[in-house]
Amino acid sequence: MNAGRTARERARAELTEEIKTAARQQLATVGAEALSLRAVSRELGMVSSALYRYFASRDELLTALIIDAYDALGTAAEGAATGGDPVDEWIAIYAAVREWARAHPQEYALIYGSPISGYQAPQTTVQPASRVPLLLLDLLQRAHAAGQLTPPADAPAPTGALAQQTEILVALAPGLPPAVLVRAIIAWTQLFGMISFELFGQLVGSMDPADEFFTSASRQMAAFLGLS
Amino acid sequence: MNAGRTARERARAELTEEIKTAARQQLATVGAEALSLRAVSRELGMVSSALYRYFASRDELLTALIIDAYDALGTAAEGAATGGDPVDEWIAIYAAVREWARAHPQEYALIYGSPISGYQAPQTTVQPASRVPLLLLDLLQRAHAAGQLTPPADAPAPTGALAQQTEILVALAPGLPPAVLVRAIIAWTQLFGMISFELFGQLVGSMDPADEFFTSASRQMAAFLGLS
DNA sequence: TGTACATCAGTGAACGCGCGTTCACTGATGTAC
DNA sequence: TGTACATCAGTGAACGCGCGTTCACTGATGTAC
Repeated sequence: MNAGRTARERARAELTEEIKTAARQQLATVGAEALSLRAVSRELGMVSSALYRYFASRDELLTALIIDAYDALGTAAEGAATGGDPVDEWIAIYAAVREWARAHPQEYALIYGSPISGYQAPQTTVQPASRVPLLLLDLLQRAHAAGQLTPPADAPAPTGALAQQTEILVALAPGLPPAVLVRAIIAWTQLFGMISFELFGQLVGSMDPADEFFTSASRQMAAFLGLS
Repeated sequence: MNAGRTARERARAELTEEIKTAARQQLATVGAEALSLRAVSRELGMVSSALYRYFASRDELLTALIIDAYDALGTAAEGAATGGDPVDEWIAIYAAVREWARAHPQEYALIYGSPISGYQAPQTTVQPASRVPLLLLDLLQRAHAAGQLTPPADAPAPTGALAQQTEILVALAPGLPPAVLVRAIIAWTQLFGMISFELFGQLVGSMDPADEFFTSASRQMAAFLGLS
């Protein structure tokens, strides 16, 4: 396992993880904006300047946390993709995404909440960020191939600029009808809008607690896409 | 207009507005978390302690900004409610909400983005926050009364806890079928999910620019609700 | 296997900033007689 | 209309904090011969 790694390398890898863990705890109590290198170093019993041996700047630490969050969410969602009945699988993925978000609200806010002022996410976050949408596209594609996705009759085929944008998605999920791909993006925005509303308190007074609403919405979105 | 108001009262009202305007500018460049009373006071050429004659604390200033933001959005949305064809009106409201959000991204983030750490929104924000959802419900109710809302056959009637929660909404919009009310909340979360994704950069690489996608989504959501 | 040198982790002090909030105060505005 | 007193806006100093980042340094770990 650790073959070929010197003690120094192992220590470095471990401490990098410890720093991220402490930072995640910080995040959970104080939010991304207020995340402070000095507080993290205090938590670890180090001097603040020592962190600079591991992360070149606060922004770099944030980037690492963002990538980890996308990856954790991606892993959770992929774990729910059972490959069974497409509708059940669709609902299970929704539930897994929601569960992860509820368990890690500040990490969710880090990736799907307001942008952090002064911070620009680098290209390296793009691939981890795409895991959930790609997973959903993959499910749709498999269902379509298995004859378990019938594009609803009232789903309008995109035209003009929208049709062009949809082409990009067709490349990612060949075979899927453009009308379904547009609906997939609608469903995707609905999923995260619903989770954000739940976590950020907008559903208080109507659909909070959101369990049953969430399940109903996932099922209706599956139907909206033509899954059966 | 200013009858009965002393010079002091007028000056007070004006300065309160000036403080909020300066704070909104701050907000636009630096975000809600980093909004600082001292920076606002500097902008106005006052000493920082002077602001405490107008707002008891930073949180109170934030609350004022939040209420103003909800009200500005509410006014923008209500201005788009023409009372004409329900589908057109639905799409126009969506467009007005989006336009306001794009024109005031940081104010949008203030009310629909990540919660501000250490800040708890007071009850006074609830009523302004409800203007857009109430406007949408009102539209649906009017359309229903005019026979221009036909609940889609595949819209499932809510059961169990969801049915109970829907009862609260029936009280706000009597006559609307429960199945439509659940779909209304789905559409509402979709709308704000879509706007957040656009503003926060999640659509980059697929549906950005989002104009055509947005229009298609509003239209499809109108159909989803049974508007015609 | 042992020694000399290079690499690297962590220290502690410092730079140059920022913040919210309190408090005693001055001087202008408003009010009651 | 004029004066005495009360109210209030704004000042400036202070309290007690916080932050990210740099830099010269010590001492431990790793590497080449």
